[in-house]
Amino acid sequence: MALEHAILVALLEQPASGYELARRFDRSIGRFWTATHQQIYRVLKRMEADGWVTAEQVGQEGRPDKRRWSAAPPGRAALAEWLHAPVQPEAVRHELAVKIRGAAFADPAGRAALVAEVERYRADHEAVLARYLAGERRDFPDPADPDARAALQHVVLRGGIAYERMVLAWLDDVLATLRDLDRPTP
Amino acid sequence: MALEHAILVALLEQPASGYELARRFDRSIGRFWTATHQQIYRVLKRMEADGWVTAEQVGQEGRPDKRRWSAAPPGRAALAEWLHAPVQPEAVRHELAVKIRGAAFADPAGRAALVAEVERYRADHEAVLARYLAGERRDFPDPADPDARAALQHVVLRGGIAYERMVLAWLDDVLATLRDLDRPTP
DNA sequence: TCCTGCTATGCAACGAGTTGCATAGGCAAG
DNA sequence: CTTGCCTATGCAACTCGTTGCATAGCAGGA
Repeated sequence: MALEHAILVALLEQPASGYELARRFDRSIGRFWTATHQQIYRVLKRMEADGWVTAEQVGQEGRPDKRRWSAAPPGRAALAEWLHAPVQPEAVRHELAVKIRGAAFADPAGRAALVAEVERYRADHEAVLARYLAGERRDFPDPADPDARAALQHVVLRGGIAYERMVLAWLDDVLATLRDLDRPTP
Repeated sequence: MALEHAILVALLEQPASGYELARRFDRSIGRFWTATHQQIYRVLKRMEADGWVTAEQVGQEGRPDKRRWSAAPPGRAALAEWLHAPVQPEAVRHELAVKIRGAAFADPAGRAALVAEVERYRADHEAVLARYLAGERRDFPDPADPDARAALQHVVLRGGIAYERMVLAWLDDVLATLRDLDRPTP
């Protein structure tokens, strides 16, 4: 289970409350590791019991108190150990690929609905790519990144950009293939 | 949950026993939808109760009997309905990306271990790509696919090929970045 | 001969992850 | 002024998915 480790990395990059972590997982981190606030609160509690993280109470005016979490030395040690462990092959769950193969057993109306859905899905990915590119211009304007942290965050972001570009090109291929199926043969 | 639908597509493409399904999920289908045999048996039972699939007992010489499952009309109807539903955004869980960002908080020895791990991971993906390309040459030698089913299977496979190529290029980028961190500055 | 591995199905227990709900004050729009 | 949204944390119940184990006959290698 790597949610613990994803949280450790996030807290080392910047201490945060559970709520803030959840929002960061919705934004940048969430692009390669998703988690709901429920999971994050539960795991933080377990990590606190294990001494991996420590909390500091922060009072705020006009809103509820929060607990700012930081990675503790045992957490850093656990992270270092985990970095040595083999990477598990990703468990792929690509719903769209299943639907595309399923379209072979649908009628033209069903395939038309799938085309519309793929177009919507494509627009989503186009928006994600635009967001990545804007983030890259904002956070990494200099091609030579100043420190290790920036260089590594940047290479992960480049991976996201490459992924989105690949998806967009593939979706064009998918749309052309789906449209060809119901085109009257000349 | 789309495991039901993935099984329906697999059974429409070719009726099979639970065991055979599990192996197909390990091979071709498993590249975009993973499932263990436990899950498959359990879900098949539920689908049978819902009337989505029917089983036919097949006796075999010298080995245990098996139950050959086929998609029933209610299953086909459920699949058609599902094709109209919006595609859920994929829940990404990319362990390697977490490790790469975590490498910012590791010492040079830890980063060296990660480099070795990335190289192993890269070799895995190179093997997957080779398997995809071999499968493409074997199953889709003709650029114009004969029927809808072949055309759609082919476009999904092309997606897998594009994904693996993108991953390999990105891993080269990752390796160069990681190696740069601990290179003595000139 | 024994050990390993393959086909074939399944139970039981556990851990991971989701969904719904609750609290509670503040802020902004209609 | 009321409805909805944002910050902030958390419980409870549920489903999904994994792991370990069991059965059982047969085939092949050490």
